[in-house]
Amino acid sequence: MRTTQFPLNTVKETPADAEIASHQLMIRAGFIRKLASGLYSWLPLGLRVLRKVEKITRDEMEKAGALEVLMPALQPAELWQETGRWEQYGPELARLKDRHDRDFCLGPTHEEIITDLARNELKSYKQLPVTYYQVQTKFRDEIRPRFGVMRSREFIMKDAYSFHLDQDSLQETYEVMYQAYSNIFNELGLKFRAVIADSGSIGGAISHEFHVLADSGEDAIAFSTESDYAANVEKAEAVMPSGSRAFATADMKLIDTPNQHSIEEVSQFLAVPATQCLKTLIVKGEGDSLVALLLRGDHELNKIKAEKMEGVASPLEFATEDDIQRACNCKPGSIGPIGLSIPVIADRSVVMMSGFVCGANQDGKHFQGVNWERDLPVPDLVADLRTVVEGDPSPDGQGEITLARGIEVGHIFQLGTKYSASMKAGVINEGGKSQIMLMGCYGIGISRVVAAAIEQNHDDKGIIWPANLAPFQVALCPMNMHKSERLKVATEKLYQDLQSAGIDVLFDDRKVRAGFMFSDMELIGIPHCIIVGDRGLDSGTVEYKGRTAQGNEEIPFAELIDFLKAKLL
RNA sequence: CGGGAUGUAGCGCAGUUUGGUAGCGCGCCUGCUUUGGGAGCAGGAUGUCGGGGGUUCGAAUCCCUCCAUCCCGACCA
Repeated sequence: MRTTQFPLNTVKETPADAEIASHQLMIRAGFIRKLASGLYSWLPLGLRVLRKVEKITRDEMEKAGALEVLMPALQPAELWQETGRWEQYGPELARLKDRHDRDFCLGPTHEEIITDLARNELKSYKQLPVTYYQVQTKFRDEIRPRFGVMRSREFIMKDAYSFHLDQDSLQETYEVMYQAYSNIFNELGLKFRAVIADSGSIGGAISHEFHVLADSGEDAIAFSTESDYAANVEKAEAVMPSGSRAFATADMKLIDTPNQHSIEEVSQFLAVPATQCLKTLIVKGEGDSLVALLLRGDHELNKIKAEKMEGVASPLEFATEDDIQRACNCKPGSIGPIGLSIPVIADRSVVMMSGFVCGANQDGKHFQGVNWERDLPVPDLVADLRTVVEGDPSPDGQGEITLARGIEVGHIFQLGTKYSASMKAGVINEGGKSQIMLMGCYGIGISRVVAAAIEQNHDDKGIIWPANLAPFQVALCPMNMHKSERLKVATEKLYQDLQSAGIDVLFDDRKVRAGFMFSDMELIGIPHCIIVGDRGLDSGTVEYKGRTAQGNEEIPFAELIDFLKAKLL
């Protein structure tokens, strides 16, 4: 391809409304343009990359035995009503009416549609297991679209759905898909981790997320320093601390803590570390009830863990100041477990505390030197309520937790019968009876992968594409070609030769200065650059520069093709 | 939806406090000179100052209202 026929549309200035590197670079490099909030057009250069992600994904899906289908983006409400998600999904579901006033939505995902398809097409256990996939546009009317195509309202997703007679079969396909996903992200050339995940609103029990590792990622991931354990911090278990509680060393006393509300304030005021302070949070329970949650002062409540506790409202909701006044006789900031009459759930690490500080349920007062059993009973309910922190023991018993940030680009779930049961998707089993199928579902955010790849691979000059994602493999940059007829002839020939050798080359035949050319090629992230000039023609060489290399290498003209082929392996 | 901010040429911004005929840089077009790291000179085109309403002799500027966009929270591939 020639730049005179494939305009680059690069811009020098960083767009004002782009916050993160990938968004800025995708606009500057001319990959995408915004139409409206969360809606982007892909320019020719960007689309080439998007298609590469699609192709790698498709190839691995085919290898894994999945069958490609294509389902409508516009979906009738009836199917969503069958599973109850028409009501559950909230305003993120883009709903609309057709001319006959019938309800439809723009599909944010396709469980309902594929389950409908499967219940009509799959009749016998002999057709199982089967996995369908598609690459398709999804719509989610996000409350706050941001970061360009990282979180947009319309995006491209590869979604796959598998159908099974039993759990063993589901487990087997799940493992095949897990491996296929690992292959895809390896093939894409990205640093990634598969992590244990919460299955969220899609449902099901077992679930893994695939994260591209990048400091700017929106998700935190907990790793073990010594094993393969990796989990989303939402899900990572904070295990019971080992050892035993220290003995009491002092009497409990009531002390004045005027205007000291937060743990930070109280700990500073009393010169006691936050680890010696008890945090008491009041949340809504079932119905009108309230529940107290106890945490060590330096720990943070994990909302996902908390709302799964019996008796706690889901979604989690904090008590109002009035509720607290009613239950504790004080304002937030002085709450404590002593004398509290509502149910109490303690985090595991709380029961190991001794001689601690907690609110006294009187405004402006705290207890100091509090000890379990002596001053108050150990709560009946002890559970994992907190978010893990760096240094916690790994839940698998090997090593410690360390935290990293990631961008979620893939998610696989074992759905079980969540959709097939409500939609009565069954097949005839060996015994001649109808049996509800088990399902798995597997998604990759194709357009997000493009942004995530940039987020992970860029420098101050621009994008650094992994080999398999680059819009072109090689840039061919002649120096002042318009001034030298023999250079023009030589470069045109080289361009033909590279193409004949099957090398995907972008020939910059614009009449622009050297610096301009280099800057453009670096910005759009072409991995390999060939520079040809009159000087080199005299000595029979061209120059090669890798995208991240410091200097240039001189390559004899005759060896160039072999040299590049070796680089492109 | 709650909190914060912004809206002026294709892009990045000044001008708004204190009302008085629309500016700068980049980009774009033409010509000449340059040409190994986003060139220089000369000339040129481009604006319903986000929309509507109001105050005023006069509004980008003051007031009201609507809209859009971005950042922080809940959601997610």
